[in-house]
Amino acid sequence: MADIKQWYEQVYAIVKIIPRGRVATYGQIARLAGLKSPRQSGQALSALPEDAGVPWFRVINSAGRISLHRLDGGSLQRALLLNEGVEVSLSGRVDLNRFGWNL
DNA sequence: TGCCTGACGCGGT
DNA sequence: CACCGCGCCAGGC
Repeated sequence: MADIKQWYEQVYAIVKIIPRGRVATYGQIARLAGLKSPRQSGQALSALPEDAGVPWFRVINSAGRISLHRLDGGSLQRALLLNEGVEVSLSGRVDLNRFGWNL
């Protein structure tokens, strides 16, 4: 844990508290974690090991769309979300008004 | 030290 | 709804 950037842990902590069946945006995570830019959220997750026990699939961009990355073209994330009741269109779109994480 | 890249966000067309 | 451009910041080389 020592070689992991301090704020990465901060991001993971926030992602872990996202309720099951809900999704949060990168910007939202960044804000809650006190980061300077939403980009950092993605950067932290990109360095996240698959078996870290962090529900990274509940994080999407502000447009309510699943972002593509190196470990998954979007199909896996879509399947995981559908599995917990979140409606995701074929193109990877989610209705934030219904599944977004609001407090 | 400097340049390039990336799981972003937002406003405009 | 799709596409485009710009601003933003940390990391890797």
